[in-house]
Amino acid sequence: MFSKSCQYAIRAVIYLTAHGREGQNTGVKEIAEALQVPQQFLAKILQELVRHHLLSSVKGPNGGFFLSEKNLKMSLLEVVECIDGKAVLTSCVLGLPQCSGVNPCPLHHQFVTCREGMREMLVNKKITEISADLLPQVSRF
Amino acid sequence: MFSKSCQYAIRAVIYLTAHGREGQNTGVKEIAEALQVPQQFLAKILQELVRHHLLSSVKGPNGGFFLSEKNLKMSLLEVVECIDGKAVLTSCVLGLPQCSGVNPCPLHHQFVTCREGMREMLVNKKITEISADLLPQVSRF
DNA sequence: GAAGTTCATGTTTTCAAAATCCTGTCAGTA
DNA sequence: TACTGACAGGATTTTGAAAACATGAACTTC
Ligand code: FES
Ligand code: FES
Repeated sequence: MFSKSCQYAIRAVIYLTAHGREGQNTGVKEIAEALQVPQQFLAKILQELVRHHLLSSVKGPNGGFFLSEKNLKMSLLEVVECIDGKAVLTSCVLGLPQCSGVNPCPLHHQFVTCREGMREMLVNKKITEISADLLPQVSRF
Repeated sequence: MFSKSCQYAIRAVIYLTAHGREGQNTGVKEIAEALQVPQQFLAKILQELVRHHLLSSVKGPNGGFFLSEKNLKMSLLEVVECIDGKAVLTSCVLGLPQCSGVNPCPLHHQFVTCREGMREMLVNKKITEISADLLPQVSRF
């Protein structure tokens, strides 16, 4: 469904909503260890999110990543589309070059229902809401 | 979502339900050309389906692949699970090692709904029913 | 302002999926 | 039997995601 990069990105963001202390930055090292994910690889992904203004960072000692007020308003959908591209939620389940109702593949009509449900989930799960859920699970392994 | 191998497999099976002439076998060449898919690679995939008795074949001149009465009763889910493994429809959307309600990730509850919808689709779409749909689209490219 | 910490970025390596190559096997035909 | 057409299957190459490596740039503290 989602690429590994994307899964790492989502888990990292969720981790930050749950464990990001107020006014205190969280380093890649801590996140990577908590999520049991390759640190250098995760760093690349977080940088991508920062470039797209979905995440904030500060350099230097006591630096790290954090979610600004603005960041907290974003949905997971934006994270997914940033890492995996918009196509993940618009492309044909059978890999056909175009996906639309005008020239649908045999599975199209039923598949779009699933896909929209997925989009729904990613949009409704505002980053800020997630911490309300049972959250230690992102770092489960 | 599904691997390329799996997409090819589904499209090939759908193609056979639509274009498989009665009592006449269809060669890999024809299928591969219709689907615009690498022939040798598709051959491998079809062989895998034959090994799992989801598809039938005969060797020699005028040989090829076809769907037996028994094959026609199978669902696309069996095709998917044969190629991509059962895990595709049971694994965690965030890539966590286990997926179940007892220790769910933050997206679990909403995700299982989508996933079950997907399974539903693959089970209900009996191979024999599909040809009723608008079918030339599998070979669109 | 020197040293150390942490994010940023470009390059390289690893690995598995995707694709190709090549030979074997079986069945039909003459 | 010999020949040909098609599937079967092992071995190899290609490709791209995933991961690791190495270096640079910004910031803090002393
Ligand atoms: S055309 Fe295949 S899912 Fe839309
Ligand atoms: S635990 Fe993540 S989807 Fe079930």
